[in-house]
Amino acid sequence: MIKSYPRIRDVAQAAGVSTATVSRALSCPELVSAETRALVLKAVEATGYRINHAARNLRRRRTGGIVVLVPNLANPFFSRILSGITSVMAPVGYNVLIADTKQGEHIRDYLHHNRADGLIVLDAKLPEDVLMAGASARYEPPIVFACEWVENDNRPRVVIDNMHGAALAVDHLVELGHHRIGHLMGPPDNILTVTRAEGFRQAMKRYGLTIRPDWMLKGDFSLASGAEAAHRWLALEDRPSAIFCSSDAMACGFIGELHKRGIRVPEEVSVVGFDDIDIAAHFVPALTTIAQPRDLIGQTAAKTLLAVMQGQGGEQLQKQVLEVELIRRQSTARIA
Amino acid sequence: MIKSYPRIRDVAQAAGVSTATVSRALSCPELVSAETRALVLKAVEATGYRINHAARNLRRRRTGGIVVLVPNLANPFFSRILSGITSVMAPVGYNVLIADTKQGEHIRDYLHHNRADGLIVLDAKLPEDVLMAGASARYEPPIVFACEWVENDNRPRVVIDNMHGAALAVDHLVELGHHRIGHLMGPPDNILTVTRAEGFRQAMKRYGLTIRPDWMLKGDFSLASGAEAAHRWLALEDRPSAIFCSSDAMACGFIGELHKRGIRVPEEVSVVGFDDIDIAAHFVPALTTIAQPRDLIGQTAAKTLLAVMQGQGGEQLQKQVLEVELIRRQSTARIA
DNA sequence: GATCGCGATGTAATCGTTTGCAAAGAATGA
DNA sequence: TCATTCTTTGCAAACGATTACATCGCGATC
Repeated sequence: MIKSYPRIRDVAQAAGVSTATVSRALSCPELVSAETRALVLKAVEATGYRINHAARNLRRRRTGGIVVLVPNLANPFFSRILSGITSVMAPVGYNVLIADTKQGEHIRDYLHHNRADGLIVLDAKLPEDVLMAGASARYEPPIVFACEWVENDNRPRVVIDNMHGAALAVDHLVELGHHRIGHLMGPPDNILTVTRAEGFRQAMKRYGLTIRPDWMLKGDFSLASGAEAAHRWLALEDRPSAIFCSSDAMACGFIGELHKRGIRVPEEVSVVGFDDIDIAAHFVPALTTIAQPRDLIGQTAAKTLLAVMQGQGGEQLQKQVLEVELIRRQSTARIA
Repeated sequence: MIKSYPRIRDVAQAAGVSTATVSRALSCPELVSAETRALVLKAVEATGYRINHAARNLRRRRTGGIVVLVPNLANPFFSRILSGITSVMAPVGYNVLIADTKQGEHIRDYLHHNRADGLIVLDAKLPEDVLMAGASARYEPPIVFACEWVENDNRPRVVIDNMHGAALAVDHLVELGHHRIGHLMGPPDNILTVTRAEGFRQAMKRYGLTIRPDWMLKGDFSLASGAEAAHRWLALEDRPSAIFCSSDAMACGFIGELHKRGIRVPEEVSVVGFDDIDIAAHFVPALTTIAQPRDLIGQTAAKTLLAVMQGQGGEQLQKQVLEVELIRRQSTARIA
């Protein structure tokens, strides 16, 4: 903190060239002659020079970082996506800042291009902030939505086919002979909840199956809400033989609670999850689920953001829909 | 990106004062008169001014951010700690950057105070980098270790009492009548593995129980390694009646795999985990485990780093040991 | 009435880099 | 041989804030 470190000027002096040459040798090597470049590199080595990012960013009028807005950092679903994002951003020299929207941060602060060069938004539940009505929208950095999105918004998004995912779940259950199928949903105002529920309804309709309102259970994607839903399931007089959960976390919470009450899965009820989080394959019973390519989502969102930041606002970037897949495991079984 | 946004000069002009006054009004309000302050604030509002962090950081010779080195971002154990860190850092205006050491980043880059004002290291497996032999160590920013640490290193650390945690696990199993107890360990070069295994051995010795080498199973903290260990457990001719796992993830993987092979927990083998990750309470069976205060670890590490960055290198900050707790659930049972 | 101290404000240098512009050679072509 | 182009390099002006220092009133003190 105290000691002064070598600056570009020191390197220039050591190499016997100007600071401009050093700068060029480091950031656009093709602009300087091979020998000069070697000289500079040697001087960098000798002095132990490290670039000062604050100075560079100031001069370049950028921040050198992107911000990822996540609804809940403590949720393992997101950590994998973050991992995918950093794997793309770090190599090209961008810092990745994370902001947990649940911690009630001053999210508006990040929506300014002298704060971040770009944003990846994993929480579409910030309409008034994100849409930025009024003057300050002019200063908004590029935004890419991942997983979630805002309806009637034409900014790029990297999502999965949620309707299709729900359909896969229903297909699978019907194939196993189930007719009485329930759905454990996420928070009502969430776009994923809405889309998956709609996919569920359409698929049920396609098979001519009844959609019973009392079998549409409410949750919020969390483990705890899954456990709570189990109580409501237990209280039903007439129970479905299978349930499609809108998240793996809820599925685990649901199964865990049923187990405590002596109900066995899949013998007494089949359960399908959504996400394929790491624990799913190791849960008891191993969870049948709809797999999302979480790493790929993160990577794709990051690449898309990079493209947009470089001004390539190509249309093919607008709405990228990634594939989901049904993973058959032990939490579903042929109806007795 | 293109449009120029209001600078401090614009605010000064709008308020009819100098830039120095604006700066002071915003960062040390007590230095300007109340009326001037009001004037400035109004001008800020009117112009929509947002501070440029790059410029401020350059001038203040700092970066405005701290870096958290995590061994594996995809591991949910860490996301909760990150969450604790950001909850402390964000309100005081620090950015939190995350670097996944498993992604083989140029970690050295972060060990320079023009890159980060401080570091929280969750992965002590970087000795040669972190210790920074030689010249560049002079430029190293303050470091605080959390969870893991480096032996014979006197930098501050925020850890838990791992030996005691292991002892609690053994106490609990012995209390339930177990004498034949195994231990599923983490990666061999990890300080947590070493400490917990040592705690396990000491506790066993205290009860006069035999420590059988073939019951000391190797793992790496991951779900997959837990599942793999289950195979080795199954292959044993003489099996322990209980096993203490060095992480919840391994415990889940272990139980999940045993379940697939038709072995029941806790009827046929009792399992104790470590960490108390969120899923533990909802696993089947709910996991008996040693709980770590993950949020608190993150918060404490962050506060400690702040203190060190402000030059308060008090001795009471050197080694903070937080409490662990045994959580009794359903994966352990009295021996038949 | 002169001096001092203090609070409030302004002036201007500074943080460390990048980059537009210009100049100096070197190379090319007529 | 001279004009023209191209490469390579240096000079110096930004980028937008903070802050040491100077200034200016103004009331208090002797």
